[in-house]
Amino acid sequence: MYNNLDPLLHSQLRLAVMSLLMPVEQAEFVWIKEKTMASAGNLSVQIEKLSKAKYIKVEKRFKGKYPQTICSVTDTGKAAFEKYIEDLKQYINI
Amino acid sequence: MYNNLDPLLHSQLRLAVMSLLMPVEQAEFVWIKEKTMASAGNLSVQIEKLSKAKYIKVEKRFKGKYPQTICSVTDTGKAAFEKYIEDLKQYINI
DNA sequence: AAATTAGGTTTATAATATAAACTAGTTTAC
DNA sequence: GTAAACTAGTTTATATTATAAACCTAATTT
Repeated sequence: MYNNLDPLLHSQLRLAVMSLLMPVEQAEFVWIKEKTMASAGNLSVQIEKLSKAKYIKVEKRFKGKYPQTICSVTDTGKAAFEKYIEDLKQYINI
Repeated sequence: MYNNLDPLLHSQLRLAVMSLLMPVEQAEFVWIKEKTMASAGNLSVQIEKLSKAKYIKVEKRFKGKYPQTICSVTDTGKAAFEKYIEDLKQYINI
């Protein structure tokens, strides 16, 4: 009973990021920022954490002359997200 | 999209406490401690927070010669818990 | 050419969770 | 009968985390 909730996912912003990335192939930093309404700084930190854990893959390109950061969820990330949901179900009965 | 998750409930231990209290009329501190496998100190702090927010009611008695702390969820707490679940659903699709 | 905007990162601070240490009393073993 | 260990917690200190403020580089606008 009450498995530990993956602390990397049990964070409002990181959970929102993963939630946004799950159904898409990839997404831009700016788009994630708009959707989550997070500050760029906060988002940058949280994306770095997800990236270090290999939950997401981060690619840096240029879109015209501007830098662009593209994120996508990895298989590890997908599995962790789904495990998190399963674990959560012990806490809230859905 | 992405409502803020009540920070009082978006905490593993406090969520577990609420989850335990939701279906019962009341519960002892010691029972909650066993079920959650939390340390007494941590549990004491989290119960105090839930209590200050009026999410739970805390009564102190004696059980024989030993002190006993009884907790129960309030209507405010029930509503907050249910709102939290609804908000969560935006993040994870269940 | 100065000010503003785009797209971020780094660093400092505020908030939170957790464990260690403590309180107050009780029971058990010597 | 007293020291050791246990019950049932609380308080305080520390570690972790989240968040925002400040910063950076380059591009664009006025």
